[in-house]
Amino acid sequence: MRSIQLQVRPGTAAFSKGQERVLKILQSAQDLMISGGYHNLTLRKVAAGAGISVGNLNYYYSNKQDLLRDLLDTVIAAYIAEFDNVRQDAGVSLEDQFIAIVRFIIDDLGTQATTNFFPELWALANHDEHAAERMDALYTKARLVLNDLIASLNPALSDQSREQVALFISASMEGLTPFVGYQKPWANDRDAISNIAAISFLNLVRSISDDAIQSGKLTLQA
Amino acid sequence: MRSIQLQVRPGTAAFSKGQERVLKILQSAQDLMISGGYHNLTLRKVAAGAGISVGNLNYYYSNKQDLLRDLLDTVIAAYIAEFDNVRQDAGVSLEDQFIAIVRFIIDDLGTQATTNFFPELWALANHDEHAAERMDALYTKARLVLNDLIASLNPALSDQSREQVALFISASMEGLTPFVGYQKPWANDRDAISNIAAISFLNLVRSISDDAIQSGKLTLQA
DNA sequence: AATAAAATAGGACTAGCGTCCTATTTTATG
DNA sequence: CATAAAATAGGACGCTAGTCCTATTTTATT
Repeated sequence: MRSIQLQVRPGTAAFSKGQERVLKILQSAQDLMISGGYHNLTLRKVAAGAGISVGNLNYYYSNKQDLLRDLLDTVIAAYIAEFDNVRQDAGVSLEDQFIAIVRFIIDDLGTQATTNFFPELWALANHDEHAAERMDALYTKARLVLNDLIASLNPALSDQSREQVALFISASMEGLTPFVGYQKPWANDRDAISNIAAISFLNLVRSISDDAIQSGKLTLQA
Repeated sequence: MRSIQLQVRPGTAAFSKGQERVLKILQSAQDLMISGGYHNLTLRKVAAGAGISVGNLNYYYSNKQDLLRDLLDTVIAAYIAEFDNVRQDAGVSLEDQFIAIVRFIIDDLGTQATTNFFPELWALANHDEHAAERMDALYTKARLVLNDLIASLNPALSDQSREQVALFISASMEGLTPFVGYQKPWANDRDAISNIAAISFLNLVRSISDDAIQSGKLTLQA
């Protein structure tokens, strides 16, 4: 029943009881994924968390794979929606906008949800085609805003170079998750690391060139 | 029977049949982890992969958790051993040594084993204390060599700042795994990304200061 | 060669899993 | 209010998981 939700929203006339149920089911599944990882997510636990029976859960999702897909779609859609917000409440200068986004993302990966959900997603994407596809869609969207700002900050960069730089910056930030994330060893250093990231990325965007990326030669600043 | 292996090696007089068995078991477990993830790793598959019965597997590892721990210990020990090698066959200048390490690590995460194993490790570390502890030991070791080079390249940096910079660089590279890893969407751009990383990290190490990290202020280079 | 220890296979056991079916209750609709 | 549709609970099914036990074979030691 994947077609049920995401179309009609609560408060609408057409909103039936099943719509709420799906939200509760997905919330329960997400909670389990975050608290115990995918290998701890069972349909019986999802049903219990949503306050319904296994038989009823089966009425909404006839198999586990459908539920997993809907879960990934929902969670990822929420993150994508967040990016749209960040883009709006941006500061004045291009630099400020760029820094704001870097800080927003690194702050966000300090939440328990992000810290625990994304490694599961990365692991799933290694063995599940749909997970890989959704993950790609998420990060493609995340890089869009970076790409725009990089283009403005360094107009000389080719499309290819710009996208590679955006990928590097995005991936670098994601990589911080298992280290400065929620209750991780370096969680207390998150702000300092955020500063380092902001400084490093802005320097990179400003000074990088197509030639440097292609040749790999280091342009000394002496 | 965790105390069996890692002490006596093949070829030794005291090497018994069980020593080989443990190696085969761990190899089988590692293969399964890489090809299907942890949620696909079952004791029956491990036994089949090692060419033994489930009962016999149980003789070596009386429960699954012990096997998982031994697997993590073994794989991580192998990666730690690799770092020692990298440090030796280094180039001449400090810059060259630094760049060599960056390139080595990013190259390595293009292998199927690294691409698939590490996201599993990160996910496991979120819910398994022992996995978290081993992971910490691995990356602490990985940062040692970075720390040394950063100290030489930027002697003014405080111990704390230096370790934060090393963490940022290490985590940044790890973050590339789900993107430029084996058969990942940007695998073909790995060399270009490697160039960007090398340039960016070296610039960072050269130009960063304690004050910049603490204040978060961006030192413009104009 | 005799004997003790190590290694192995096979099966049994319970628990939990995903899935499916059916009967019943609740809700919406004419 | 009658009726159809949606929602729900409960249980059953087969399968697979991890674990455990026992008998047997292989290996090492004296």
